[in-house]
Amino acid sequence: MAPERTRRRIPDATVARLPVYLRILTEQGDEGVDSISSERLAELGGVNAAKVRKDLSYLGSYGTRGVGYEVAYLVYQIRRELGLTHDWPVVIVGAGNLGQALAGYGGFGERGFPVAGIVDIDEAKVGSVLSGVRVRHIDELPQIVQTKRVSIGVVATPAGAAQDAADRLVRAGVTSILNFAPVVLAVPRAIEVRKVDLAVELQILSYHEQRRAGGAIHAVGTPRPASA
Amino acid sequence: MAPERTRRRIPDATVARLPVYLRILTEQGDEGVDSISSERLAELGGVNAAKVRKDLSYLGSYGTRGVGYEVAYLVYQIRRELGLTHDWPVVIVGAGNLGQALAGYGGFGERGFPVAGIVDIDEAKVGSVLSGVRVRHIDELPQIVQTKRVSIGVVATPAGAAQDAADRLVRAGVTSILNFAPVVLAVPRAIEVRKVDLAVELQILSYHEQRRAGGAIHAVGTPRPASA
DNA sequence: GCTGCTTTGTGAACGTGTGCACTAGTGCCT
DNA sequence: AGGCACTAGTGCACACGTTCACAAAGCAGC
Repeated sequence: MAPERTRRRIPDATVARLPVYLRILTEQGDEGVDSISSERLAELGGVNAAKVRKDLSYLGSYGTRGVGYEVAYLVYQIRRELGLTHDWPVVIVGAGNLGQALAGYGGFGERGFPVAGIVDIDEAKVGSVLSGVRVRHIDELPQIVQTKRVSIGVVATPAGAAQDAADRLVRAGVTSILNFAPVVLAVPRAIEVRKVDLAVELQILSYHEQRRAGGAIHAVGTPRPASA
Repeated sequence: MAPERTRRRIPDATVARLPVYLRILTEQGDEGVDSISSERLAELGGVNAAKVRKDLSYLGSYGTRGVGYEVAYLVYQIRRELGLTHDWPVVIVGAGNLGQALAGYGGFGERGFPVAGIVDIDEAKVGSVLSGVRVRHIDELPQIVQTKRVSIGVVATPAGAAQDAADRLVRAGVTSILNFAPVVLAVPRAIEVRKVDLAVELQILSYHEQRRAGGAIHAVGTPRPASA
């Protein structure tokens, strides 16, 4: 018989929130909560209750009117939708500050993303061990990706090396990339890239701070275009 | 005379892209490029040219038709709008893996966000020096915030300690928070919070990987709600 | 069983963001 | 001086996301 067809496409905004619901539900489950209403879930997630219901409705009708959602069941459904029914090993490129922190950050493995390997181009760094993972040379990337069946790569190199890192990841067979370098990566259309730029986040906060402080306080000294 | 009024509110989506333009423009400026078209800027930023023009138009009419934008001038205007005409010292709470990496990540200081201090609640970590910054005890937070005029705090603690860290930051006088802990922080309305959750990013990638792999391949074994 | 309370699921209105396509300046070349 | 090529700025239509408000559905108590 036909397995459930890949359901209606889920809006990006919803996909981005599902992990949050999942975390809250898991926590609640651990605390012995069996059932939860959209309102409570919304409160814990810092969002609107209607949004929670709409988001969850994209997965199917897994709630019970008058009661709420069964925590364990909902956890299962979200995990399934997100593809978290099995682990996704990741490989980290770049064993600098950030790469080391990521490798050492237990949160990845715990949440289903074990670090299959960490590589660097710098021979000096190869061989050192970070929180149980030995740094290998970047030339071993294809082998790691193949043998460990890695489909997600993390770029944690300096900006200048990021594109090369991405190219190598793609060549090695990775199909998704999480990019921490402050550059726009050029990759084949089929590759999914997400970018996390810490400085950008701070700059957005700066904008709000500046705005709060009263906007453009001093137009004084504004250089004009050095026209001709 | 009246300084320029705080101009029309800039859409969030635009604010989030301005730092990207800024980085590209700065790079181009360093490479000796004087003038740049919206098309070229769009290409380098991986976005649509019309979007670039619309985004920049929120700052004012700083381009020249038929020519493009003067790089240096545009850099200045974006910096001003984002409040980057002066540095914003930040204080990091949590000297674990991530906190250490952030403190050691030169990119912050370079881009106008020098690390004014890093604190931890663990006496054992206090006193050690990370990339030039000495770890201090969290009780010194108010003093650091006051003397260094810090308005941005970074939460880099484990999930369990994050709310306490946020509370302390707010009490110390910080008005913006960048949160790396996987929890929804409760803070007064006036406080601006941005969240970066590495695991969420991976889960979003996982969703796409799973979808690529053919969606719900096995409805087999799906547990049903353990009703009564 | 019926009534009333609760909570989901969703249609519809609204708001925000995106991208096209056109207008209006600007510089350059003849 | 006039025309051409180019590119910023923007009105408009569309797509996407959010929120409200209500009907449908289930449970509990009588």
